[in-house]
Amino acid sequence: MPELPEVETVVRELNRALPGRRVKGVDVFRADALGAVAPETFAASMTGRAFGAVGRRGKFLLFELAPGGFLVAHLRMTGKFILAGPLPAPGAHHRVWFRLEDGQTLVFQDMRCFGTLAFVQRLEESPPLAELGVDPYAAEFTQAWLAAALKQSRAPLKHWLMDQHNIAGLGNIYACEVLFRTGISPRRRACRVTAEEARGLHRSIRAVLDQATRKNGTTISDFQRVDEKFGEFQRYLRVYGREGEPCPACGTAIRRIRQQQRSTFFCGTCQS
DNA sequence: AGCGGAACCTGTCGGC
DNA sequence: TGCCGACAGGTTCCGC
Repeated sequence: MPELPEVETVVRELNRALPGRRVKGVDVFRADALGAVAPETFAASMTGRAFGAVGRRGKFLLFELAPGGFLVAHLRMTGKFILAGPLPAPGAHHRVWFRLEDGQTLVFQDMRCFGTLAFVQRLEESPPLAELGVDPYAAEFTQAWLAAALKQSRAPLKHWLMDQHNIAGLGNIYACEVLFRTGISPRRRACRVTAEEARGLHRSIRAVLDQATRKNGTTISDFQRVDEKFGEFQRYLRVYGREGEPCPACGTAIRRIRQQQRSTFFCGTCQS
């Protein structure tokens, strides 16, 4: 489901509601998200801790806890956090309830059970975080860094953009949109991007993510915000999901191809 | 290093 | 109506 703008939207909403609330108990209805960790172990780690600031690194949600520790969550395709009342109606896809002392319940729901939840004492203990590339909003994400990093890889540019070891946060939708706005083919090898194109790519990445975040992300089928409202960026998508429709710039029919088992949407005329 | 394929799991949609 | 395959915003692992 979510890429950086959707995760950022969830982070902002959780930050408005969650800090200061203490976990009274944890109910695990389905433990897939916990990996090899036993539900009782996870519940014991979380119970009695209070939520602090909520942050984000790439597509990972980081919940600061007091006294000490972090909840590290990844929503993958269909994970959601919903803040509900004291006795939520049990949903078919509810996986974990964090019952809070003030009577509210933080619900983690996940239809496809790909999402992950982990308690760690220190963020350095989380292997997936250590592997992440640069966040597009980090200071290190500069035009110069991008131009140099692209030179190192012969992978198709769209694949490179989606690889979280390079840049952490772009997924299928925004990779397609960024490439369209930069006028580069998704099939171009990363190392064949010129320095000038890299500058344009850098601008487009920031611009697309900024705009999508302002619109609270993209809801195609099932992204939902904490308050169960939807994102609005789907109205601004120029190529994603628009196979056969005219390119907004030149009118050529938008094409769809498969790359790395994923659909790529692009304009064969505007992008080369 | 790159790439195809399969896997994790569930739901929806379109075609026959 | 029903079955079947394709597809879905993500990530990882395996083999060539």
